[in-house]
Amino acid sequence: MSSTLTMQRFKMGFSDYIQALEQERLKIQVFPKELPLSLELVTQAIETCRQQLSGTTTEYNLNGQSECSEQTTSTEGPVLEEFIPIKKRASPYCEQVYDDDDEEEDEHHSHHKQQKISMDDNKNSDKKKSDWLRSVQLWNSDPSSEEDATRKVSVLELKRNGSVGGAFHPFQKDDRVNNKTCEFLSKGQPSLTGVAAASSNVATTVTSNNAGNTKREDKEEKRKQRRCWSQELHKRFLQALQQLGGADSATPKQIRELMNVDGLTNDEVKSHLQKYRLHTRRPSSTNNESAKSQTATPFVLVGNIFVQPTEYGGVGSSTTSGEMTKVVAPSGIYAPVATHPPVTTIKKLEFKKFENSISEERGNNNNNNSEGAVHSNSPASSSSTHTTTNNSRGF
DNA sequence: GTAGCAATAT
DNA sequence: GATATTGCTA
Repeated sequence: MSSTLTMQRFKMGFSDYIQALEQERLKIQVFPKELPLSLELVTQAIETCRQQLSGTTTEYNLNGQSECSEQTTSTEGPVLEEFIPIKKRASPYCEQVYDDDDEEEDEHHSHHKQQKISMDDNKNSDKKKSDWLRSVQLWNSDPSSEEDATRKVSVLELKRNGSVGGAFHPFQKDDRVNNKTCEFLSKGQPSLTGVAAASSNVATTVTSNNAGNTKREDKEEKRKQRRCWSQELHKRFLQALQQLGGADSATPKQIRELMNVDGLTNDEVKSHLQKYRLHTRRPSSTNNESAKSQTATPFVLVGNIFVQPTEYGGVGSSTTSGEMTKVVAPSGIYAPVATHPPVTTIKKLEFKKFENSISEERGNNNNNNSEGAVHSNSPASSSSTHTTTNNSRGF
């Protein structure tokens, strides 16, 4: 949800906000089939707020909010997009992820520490509050953008995406960061809103690049800088896919509209869809036979849990009935949408990828128990981060 | 203008 | 090798 809405909450007061939510729900109820998830989410939001109201009324803060933030934020309202810069320059998180010895400036470290504190142990409530707001965005912006604000962002980029509140964070040119970073970064990392950061980015862009050769500059201007799909964004993508009946029937434009992400282009969605299709089709098409006979039963990722396709497939067969399958996958991972005609299976290789990325997440949670065998993760081990959207319906 | 695929860049 | 962007075609 946009921060403006959050502000509204405070202005309105709780009960007013609940009222507003209920009105919203009424509107949504007009289109129960089109907006099943929204209905669900708004309902949950109302409930949560009511609980807050009755319970910890004195502290209307982000504790309760954070619990439902993902639900409420992920589908309500247009989203200001923010891309994660995966370039090396970019983020302290890169260091965090790869434990790189590549020391950036000290400022990065100090900043990093600060964020890490708020992220890892949610003890500091003040931090928590601010992080909550940050965590709701879809495009992962450069977490270090406060200082990186002075770094290069192509002016062209800003012109292209010049919509208000739609400033993307382009990736830096010189990335040494693996794409996997995106997966990590996408887990609700703290980041700035795109607008402020991006707007301040403009200043030094040209000057810093002028030092370099002009050839490269031209190239940069010609070619759009790479952007990364955050987890939240991908989640939206999947949700949109579901509502549209799967990757096969959905079109980029439809998806884009459903995702309701400000600044997201058709091309980007198209590209993502293409990749998604590649990922989801390849296993089933090429290895359909072998997949069946494989001793290792293919698993699919549902939420943070690997489940058997049968279990998985049973859930999402209805696309618009409101029985939404909660497909949540780390960014870069293409959890098959259940509405695909063949329940997509994951080959060993594919699955290994899933596994690895999950392991990485575990690693960051100091929870390396996913070694080897495929098993469903105990919800307890990964409850807080990105499984929040799964809490409403069990499978 | 849009979607899909392939080539190319990162 | 994976992923995002761009170009081409229908």
